[in-house]
Amino acid sequence: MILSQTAVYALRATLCLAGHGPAARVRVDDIAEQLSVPRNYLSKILHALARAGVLTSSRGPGGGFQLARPARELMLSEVVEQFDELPEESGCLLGRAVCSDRDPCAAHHRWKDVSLSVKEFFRETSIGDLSPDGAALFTPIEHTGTPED
Amino acid sequence: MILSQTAVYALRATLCLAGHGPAARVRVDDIAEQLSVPRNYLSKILHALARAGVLTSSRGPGGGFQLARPARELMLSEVVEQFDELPEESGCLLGRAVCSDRDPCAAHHRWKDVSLSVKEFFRETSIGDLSPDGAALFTPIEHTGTPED
DNA sequence: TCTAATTATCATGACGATATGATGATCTAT
DNA sequence: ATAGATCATCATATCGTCATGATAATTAGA
Repeated sequence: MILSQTAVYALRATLCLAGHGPAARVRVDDIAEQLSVPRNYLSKILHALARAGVLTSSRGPGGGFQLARPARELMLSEVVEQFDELPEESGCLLGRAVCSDRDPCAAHHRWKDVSLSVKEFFRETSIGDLSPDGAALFTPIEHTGTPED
Repeated sequence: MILSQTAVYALRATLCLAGHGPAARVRVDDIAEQLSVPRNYLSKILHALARAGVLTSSRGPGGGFQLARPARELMLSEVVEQFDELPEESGCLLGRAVCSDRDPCAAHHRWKDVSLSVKEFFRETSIGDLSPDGAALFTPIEHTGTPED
């Protein structure tokens, strides 16, 4: 798998939040249940995303997590980079410390374009791009008072 | 990093063998030293490559490892797949068990092409393609009796 | 057959990623 | 202030990867 389990959880949780509408605030317990992900583990992940400015959190009754910005402005790279290292210029397929056009490893020239396309996928794709249907993103769903989902 | 440390060692060792000429037989100790890789660990890796038909091994004096086929016919995927799982059709970015055109995850359509380019890089690039200069690959170097390299 | 060379394999340990359970800190509503 | 809800954090457990050291098995050559 390209991404670590942790990064996958982070992506799915962020997508889950986006799916709840642009200003939805959702509790860790709800996200954990919807994603079938360990609660405390997810809590740590969401906290890291909040520190990174991807989400905001609020405690106490009515609290939870929400997107810090509109889904269309949140890039996958912002989520993933908190946990995994994306392929960088310096990220050599053969593990060399330095690997550049000037000082390339054996694989550098052939690998460069592929590596770049991976990096650009994460940099240029937004959470909004991946949300199941854009509709939910623009429909402010306010069911704060309906415990029966 | 895209590849595990083990897979990187495997690739570098195979490239190292290719660099010694088409029919070179090289000892684990020599490869380990040239690559600055733990000897016993490398031994296990090379053994796995031999089981997989990428290399052949022979024990005793004069023994060592050599490429099972010409470098141009050994694909990177053959080496890497023994240790890492390459992105498959079933390999979902979001970790879903099934993820296809019919039953796609949120990222499937946008991720597909990128994933495919990664897979094809490993499937369509040979060890020979990456050998520093093709010259060595076509120059039958027979220095079986010259211990001084 | 004996010895040295060399790969094959086993037992073990260090470490990080993943995960669980318990407790602390903070917020809202009363 | 108090209580309950909710996120924050800590201590710990588990597992796989990476790595080391010791020993076994096999082979070539004297």
